[in-house]
Amino acid sequence: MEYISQNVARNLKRVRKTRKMSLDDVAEQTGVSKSMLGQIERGESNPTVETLGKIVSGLRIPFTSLVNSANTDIIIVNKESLLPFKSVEGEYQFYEYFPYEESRTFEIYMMQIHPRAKNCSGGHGENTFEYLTVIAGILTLEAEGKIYEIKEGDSIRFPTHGDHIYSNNTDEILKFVITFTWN
Amino acid sequence: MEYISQNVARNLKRVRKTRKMSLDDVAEQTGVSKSMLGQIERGESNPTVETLGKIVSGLRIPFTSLVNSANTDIIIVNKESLLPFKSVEGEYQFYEYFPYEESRTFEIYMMQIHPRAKNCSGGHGENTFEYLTVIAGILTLEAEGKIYEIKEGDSIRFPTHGDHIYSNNTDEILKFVITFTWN
DNA sequence: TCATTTTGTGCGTTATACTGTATATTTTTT
DNA sequence: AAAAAATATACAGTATAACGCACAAAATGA
Repeated sequence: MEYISQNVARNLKRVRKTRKMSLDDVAEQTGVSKSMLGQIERGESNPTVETLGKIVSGLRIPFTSLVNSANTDIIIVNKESLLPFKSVEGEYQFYEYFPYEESRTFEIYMMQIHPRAKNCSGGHGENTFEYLTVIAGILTLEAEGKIYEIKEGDSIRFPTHGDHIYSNNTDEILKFVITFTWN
Repeated sequence: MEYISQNVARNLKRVRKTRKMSLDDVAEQTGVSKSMLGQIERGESNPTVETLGKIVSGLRIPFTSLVNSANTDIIIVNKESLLPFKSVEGEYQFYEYFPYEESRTFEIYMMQIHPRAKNCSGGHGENTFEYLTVIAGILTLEAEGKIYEIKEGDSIRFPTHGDHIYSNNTDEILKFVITFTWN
């Protein structure tokens, strides 16, 4: 209940308002109950794909217009409201700030590795790259058969067609931002 | 659980298979449980938008590629599996065979009106039209301030910017197919 | 052929999507 | 300002989405 549902909430409310329709009107036209529509607009519900289907079909709008974030919008991502996508307690946490979306050509993540821990990642396919910017600590990166040390404030770009390992060989926490891209 | 979920089912299975991934692989990459993915692929579940979000994001595919019916597909719509969208028992039933979808420029419905019953419809906006083909009975249509009688086998096209009324003034059931279009 | 591993399904539990009805809130009318 | 109407939220009940674990089925290897 935290990312796409909020897009749907804003988008649905926007189309309804610009069309000057009431919740009852939309309920009538889509076959989705008024209460559900209200909850969706308030971001209190995580609708099913069939419900979305009824809405887009009844309102005759493209699916993506509900689901995508209007790209004029300002988007604020709170780390708090963001549960780590991959996480091993006491080892590492991987946060998705701007994960894949069709309209973008890159993705932004944050990784946090605890002292003496590491994380191994498989390849991401041909012509994929990561840009790592270290915010705190020292990152030891193993990629393309070599080992790199990236210090706080530094940044690296490398191809990710092959396996790569992020490790924290220090006694302080390591944090870095990942921009992932392809082609 | 009946239309879009089936698209999702087929589409998800197709991408997974072409990528030669197991359910475990997809679960790992998306953060959606293996059992859920299995149910989705078997068309046994009606996933929420957040779950879909995790899938499209993890697999890096466009939202629409899950949701749309591959337009090479043959689509069979069973009346049985299709609960009437609008229905008043003993009066009329309105079935959505091919409702709005972005990739199409028309929609196809079927309407069934019981003896001596009628159905009133508001306007659908500028430059919208209906093509009605009567399959059984006699349709009495009121539109644009005039009254038309359409007999079994006949067809009519008329603009639907204004109110219109379908009535069955006979003692037999009335059935007709509606093709709705715009512009 | 039988073990071993890999991949998919079934099952019980919990959280919540969705509905209909009732209540609250806002807007409009008199 | 009060009454009436229109619109949005609250609530309670039911169905089911989503998960983790255990089992089954299929594929692989010895």
